[in-house]
Amino acid sequence: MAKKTENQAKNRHVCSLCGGTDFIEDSKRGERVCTSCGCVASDHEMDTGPEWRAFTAEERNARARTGAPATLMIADKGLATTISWGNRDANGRSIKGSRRAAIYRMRKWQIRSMAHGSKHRNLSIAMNELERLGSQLGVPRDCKETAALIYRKALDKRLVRGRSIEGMIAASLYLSCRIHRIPRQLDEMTTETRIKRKELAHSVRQILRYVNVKVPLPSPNDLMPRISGDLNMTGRAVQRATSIIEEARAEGLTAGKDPGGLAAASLYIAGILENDRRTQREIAKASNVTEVTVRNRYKELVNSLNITMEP
DNA sequence: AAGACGAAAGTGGTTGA
DNA sequence: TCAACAACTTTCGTCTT
Repeated sequence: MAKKTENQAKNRHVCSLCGGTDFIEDSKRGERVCTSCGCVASDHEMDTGPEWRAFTAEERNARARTGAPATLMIADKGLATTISWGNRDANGRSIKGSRRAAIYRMRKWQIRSMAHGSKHRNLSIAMNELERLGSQLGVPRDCKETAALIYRKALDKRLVRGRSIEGMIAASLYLSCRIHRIPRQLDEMTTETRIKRKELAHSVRQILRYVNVKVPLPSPNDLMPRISGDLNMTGRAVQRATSIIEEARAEGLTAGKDPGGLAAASLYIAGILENDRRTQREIAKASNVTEVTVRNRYKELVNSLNITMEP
């Protein structure tokens, strides 16, 4: 802990999720991305406050000149200004001569600068969908922002071609949840969209393969709060379960196993050890696996870690 | 009677030729 | 594209508390 604080003092940019200190900077886009977990670093957020000082309300009002903060979740990042088609100025007077020609040129360039018209359209639809799906699943803002970034990158790599926007958004959001360690499983994405599980899983793999994001493997510990919450288990039991998972990881027992099953089994064991027992059925139901899987994992864990099942 | 256990067959996804 | 494979599920009969 002391070390971490020291680290933070030395280097202002520490990933708030994984504690990593290496970032890829993409100054063109104004992004700083953590190399170990792929999240958009939160301590590099744009400072949306004013750069001037004001001591009275009048001063503040006189100097304020900014709008809403920039965000990745709006197709043009919320920074649009449009030049209207009417040849009249703000007061309704008509504009004449060279001034009029200048405005004509400005309009032309503004439209040309939106040359990626289809991309822009795609993004508007996609960001709408992200907003909808995100709130449906109760995902925090940060996480939606990261999903938006992943989607933009996927779009740049032309991964969206031939796939549905909805599917790619769901995939981006799923990966973003994994980065932010928010337990949302593939199945939850499919219940809120019209996407089939298989298609979604494929999109997820495509993104992992072609887009430069590091996504941590789903860990049983991420699921723990959720499952134990459903079962109203005590903090001690949950802690015990977490440490069992850590031991299992150290022994290499977790590779290739369904994290749900592992979380379930460790909670079952911890429940018995800490006198907060739940039946296999209850645990299985809460963690979306079968009793059989709970049993198998539980047997494995007990045998390999030499746990004696005495309360 | 409810819960735990384990065998056997079936399912969906991954991997490597 | 296909077969082999590992993990997980379903089902069901038996044992334990």
